[in-house]
Amino acid sequence: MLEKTFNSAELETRHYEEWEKSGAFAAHPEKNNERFAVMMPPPNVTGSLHMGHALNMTLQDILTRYNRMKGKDTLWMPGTDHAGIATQMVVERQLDGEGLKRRDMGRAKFLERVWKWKGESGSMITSQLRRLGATPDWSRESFTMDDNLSKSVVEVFVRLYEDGLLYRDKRLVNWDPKFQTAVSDIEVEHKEIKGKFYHFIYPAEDGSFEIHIATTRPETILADGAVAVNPDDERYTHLIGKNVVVPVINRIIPIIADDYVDKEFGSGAVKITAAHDFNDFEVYKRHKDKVDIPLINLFTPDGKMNENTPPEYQGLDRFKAREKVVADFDELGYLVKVVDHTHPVPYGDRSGVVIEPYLTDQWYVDAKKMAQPVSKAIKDGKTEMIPKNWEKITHDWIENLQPWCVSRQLWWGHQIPAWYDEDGKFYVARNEEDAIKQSGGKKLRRDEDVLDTWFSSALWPFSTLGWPNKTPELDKYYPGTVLVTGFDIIFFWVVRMMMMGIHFMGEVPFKKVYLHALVLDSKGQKMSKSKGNVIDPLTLIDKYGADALRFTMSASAAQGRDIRMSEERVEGYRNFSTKIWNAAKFCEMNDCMPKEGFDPSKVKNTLNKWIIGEVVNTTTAIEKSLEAYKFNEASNAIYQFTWGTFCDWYLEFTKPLLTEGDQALKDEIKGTTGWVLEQILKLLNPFMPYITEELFAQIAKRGKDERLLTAEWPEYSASFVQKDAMDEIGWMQNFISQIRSVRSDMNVPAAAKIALIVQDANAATKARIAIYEPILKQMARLSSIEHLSGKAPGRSIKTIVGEATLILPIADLIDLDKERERLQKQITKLQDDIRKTDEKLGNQQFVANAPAEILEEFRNRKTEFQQMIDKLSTALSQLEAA
RNA sequence: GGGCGGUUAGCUCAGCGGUAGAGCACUUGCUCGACACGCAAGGGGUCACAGGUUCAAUCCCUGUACCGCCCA
Repeated sequence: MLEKTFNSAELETRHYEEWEKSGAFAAHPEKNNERFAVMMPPPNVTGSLHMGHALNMTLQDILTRYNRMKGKDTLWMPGTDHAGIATQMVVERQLDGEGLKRRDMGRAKFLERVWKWKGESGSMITSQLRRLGATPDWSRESFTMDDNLSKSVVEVFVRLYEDGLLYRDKRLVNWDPKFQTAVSDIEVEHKEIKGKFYHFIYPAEDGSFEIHIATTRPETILADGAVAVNPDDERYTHLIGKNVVVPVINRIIPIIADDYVDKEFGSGAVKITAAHDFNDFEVYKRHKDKVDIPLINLFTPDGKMNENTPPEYQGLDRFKAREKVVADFDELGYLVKVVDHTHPVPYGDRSGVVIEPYLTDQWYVDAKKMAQPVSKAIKDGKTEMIPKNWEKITHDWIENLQPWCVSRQLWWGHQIPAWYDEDGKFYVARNEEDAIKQSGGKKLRRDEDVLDTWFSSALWPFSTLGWPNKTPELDKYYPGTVLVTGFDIIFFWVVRMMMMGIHFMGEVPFKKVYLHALVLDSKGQKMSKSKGNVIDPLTLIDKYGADALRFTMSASAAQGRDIRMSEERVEGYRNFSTKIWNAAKFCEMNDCMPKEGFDPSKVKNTLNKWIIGEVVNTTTAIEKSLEAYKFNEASNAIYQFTWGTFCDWYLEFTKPLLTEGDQALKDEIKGTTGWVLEQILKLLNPFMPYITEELFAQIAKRGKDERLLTAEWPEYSASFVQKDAMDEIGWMQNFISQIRSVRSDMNVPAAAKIALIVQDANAATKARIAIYEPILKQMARLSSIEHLSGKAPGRSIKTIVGEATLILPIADLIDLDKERERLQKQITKLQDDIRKTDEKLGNQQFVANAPAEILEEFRNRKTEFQQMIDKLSTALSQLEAA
């Protein structure tokens, strides 16, 4: 016997352990059946599960379970990434607490520490994924710094270098002064900041004029190398080629002409600080052959003023230096004004500090070139993005791609396979031995830097399958069926995987990309620790069960819109699990269990035909929705069927028949109910795996190792949907609803059983009433049903179902005024409807142009409305006469 | 400044050329032997605004306003 309520916590751990032990998660490259391959976006190895993961993993698990049930060979490839900056930051913070510094420890010791931390915390996220019920092939779990994956990284680096797609270059990078490393341009967030615009005077070298410039970053003045004006700006044309003096440092710099300068903006003259501004660097490159513009680096790696600044500035923090420059200019009389100015400021997305453009040597991937085939692959439909609007966004982004800076001044990650000799010449090689050979036997020093974490993640679709070796896995599971990920990492990850995949595998890494939205808090804000609005998925699992959380994620995953997470929603779906549990308990109590040998095609009773038809319709809806990645629609379909159709109607229909009906009918109902219940468990299993697995085990004797996890997804014959049955039961639902509605409107006590008189019923309706009398009586709370012969009682309540009028002769209960009002309201509403249809039908254009079936529909509608009005008017006049 | 998305019931959101839907909240009534994490009945919407296309527009087009996000 089922327990009174279900205990999600106990049942979840038990089932998960059994599932995992069963080996059903494993992929079988040796088998010939159709494959379903998904690469899990690897979470940060030392991270913990957040709502974004919960959504992402739930959707993947739904697809995986669904396809597994469909009999496909599923590979859901799990793993974690080493998250260079994030992980190094955590460990450095730990060291901080112990008063230790990474540089004092040395690289080897430090890395030992990080590995130790990885060992301690690395299994947390994967055990949390297990709690969610995720069923990837854990036996293949990978980590981006595993030996074989690291080997892929080296191989890719070397080959890209050999192909001329990876190179070393001195350019401005986005420098993060907190982490003291370069970051790529997409790791920089531009925020609108209310800052100041400082206007300064630069006097002419010969004192004959002065020029005004404005800047938001006065500290960079110390590295100014020129002043630029627009060549068409008549105010300045005569000054081009002359020199001005930068006050405070007294550097003499030229005035140059460049189109980049906007005449209308500020004073029309712009200071050029080539080593600290991306636009200025471009100006420098255009002019460097004609004019000598110095490239001066002002900052130390941690954002303080360096030896290239006047002694009184050296060691000063960059923001303190800003104040000092302004003060110094002011003192010398060269400060014109300071005005409020809102402008974009770049911040490191992980460090949160202001990023500085910084001139350094770094390794770059020619992303623009590598991304061209990506654009083409998307245009050709080799990879389809869902929803489609992301395709255009991706194309636009690829159009404007900059070289991808892949080196990071970190220790945790894949050390760059490049070696330098004493002259600074470098050798890219698969190992030190090769590098030495290339150098002709010189003494070499390895590049200290590591690669961007996304560099190794970009290889994930093939590095995890054994590349560069040729493996059966690579053969079978590349390209993947679908990638499921958040739209926020299209540029970080999706495009880069496609770049690498196309280049090294000659084929896109996945045929489809489903991009889901972000999970926000209930007010629509991004969740963040600093805002304190983070909802922890594990807390929700503890409180409501993993099934409820999963169903919430799935039901909320409408394409193209962010998800506002609220606990009430999860609670609602917990209620849904309870509902299912109780329905199953009811079935058990009434011996409505799955019966061996039950054949839905042999069912005779209309009620049973109807519910079986509804099962088929629901299944079709789920399949269609899942195949279109409309998780919300799939979830709604099974929710509506289970609660709205099966529990609210079918089970209620069968109650009177189970006590009063004949034995053959009882048996058929029991068989059908058990069968439907089992279908529900199967259909719902991908969404709510725990409770369905538990009920599946409890409601029938199962074979050893027989589980929903590996059950077959149901397939039905379309002939199960029978229109006659659907119509007949639809009629009955309407019949019952009408009476219930009238009773409620007229305040008939819920417990009161009342008589029903049916007027004008045709033969078919009479037959139906006869068949369903026990059900109608119980569900509409009727004491008797009789057909009218003779005059209808005046003091009664009437309602219309089809051609028939239902009369409730409850003289003592009736409030005449209220009933009059009710009838009049319905008539008015119908008259309004008729007026609208008349307007349509009276329109010559409409009659001439609308399709015949629409016209037909409107005419039928009008007839129906008119019949209803006639009947209701009769009822009303009888009431008046009474 | 450029691009994208949103604006539908009190709230969160589906729908998307042919009589406006769900969940929650709300109101009313219910210990009819699965379930109060429940049952039944209900109230509530000129589908942001202004034009246009169409026999027909919440849905398509144009513009406006406001709100998000991305890019510069």
